[in-house]
Amino acid sequence: MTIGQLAKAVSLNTQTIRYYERIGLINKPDTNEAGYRIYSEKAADVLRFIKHAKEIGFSLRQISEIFSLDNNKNNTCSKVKRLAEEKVYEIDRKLHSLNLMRKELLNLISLCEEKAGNRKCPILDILKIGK
Amino acid sequence: MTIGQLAKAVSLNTQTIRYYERIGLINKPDTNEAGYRIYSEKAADVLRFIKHAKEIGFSLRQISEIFSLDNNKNNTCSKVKRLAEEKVYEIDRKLHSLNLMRKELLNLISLCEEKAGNRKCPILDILKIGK
DNA sequence: CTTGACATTATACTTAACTATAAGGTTTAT
DNA sequence: ATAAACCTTATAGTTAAGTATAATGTCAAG
Repeated sequence: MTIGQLAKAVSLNTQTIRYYERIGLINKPDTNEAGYRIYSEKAADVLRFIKHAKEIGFSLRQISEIFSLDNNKNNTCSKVKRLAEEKVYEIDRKLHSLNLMRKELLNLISLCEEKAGNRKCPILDILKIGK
Repeated sequence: MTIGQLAKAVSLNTQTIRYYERIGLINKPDTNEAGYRIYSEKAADVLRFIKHAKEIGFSLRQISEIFSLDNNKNNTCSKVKRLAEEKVYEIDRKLHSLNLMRKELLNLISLCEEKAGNRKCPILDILKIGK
């Protein structure tokens, strides 16, 4: 697979893939005689993993951290596990915050409905946003 | 309140507050004779609102958008309401995403526990990280 | 056999959201 | 009255995560 094909396969653009290589997030692949990067399916899996991890809120640095845990050393599993647990904790905090905000917003919306036709906006009043 | 006192009150640093002013997210406050910015409690409320909104994933631009709805124009209320509804929708998407990840992570963690004592990490195996 | 779509490297630009520095003025505490 | 701890503006630097550009090389199709 050339870089363009890989990029298409995982829905990233080529510069992004080269960027990941540059920062050491992914390994340099083998190249053909012309110097073109040639990737295997495994590379696509790695990139899909990166995308996935990013989607759920891991930074490239954190992903790198996971990659750098050397599978041959002891404690790797517990390290990865600890990282996953930290992430769950982080997610829980976000969920809590989001639920609060959601409640607040719904409350404001219902106020808006009560006072329909009113020229002044109760949402802005309540949030005390005067800017 | 001077900028330093405000900064302390809301746990932001002074440069950040000036930065928010510079990008038009918050209003320029009145100044005293010496040219020092003097803030009211309301300013602190606004900053707390900003922090709150940021924590749950709103960008400064989005927050600005909420603020920029002018209270004096017609339809403001319905505009603000629509925005609030959009935000609720956005929050719901985030909640969904976060819940999915949480489930996945817990699943991985439990795999880790099953195989406790194992030298190889099941999380890494499953995610097919070879780098 | 050349045109267009790819690939290469190197460098520079972008955006968001700060954070730091310089050069100076003001207030407070001793 | 002087030093520390504030404040001011203006400008520059930082980090993350790309994205764009230039100058050049390669390959496949008509």
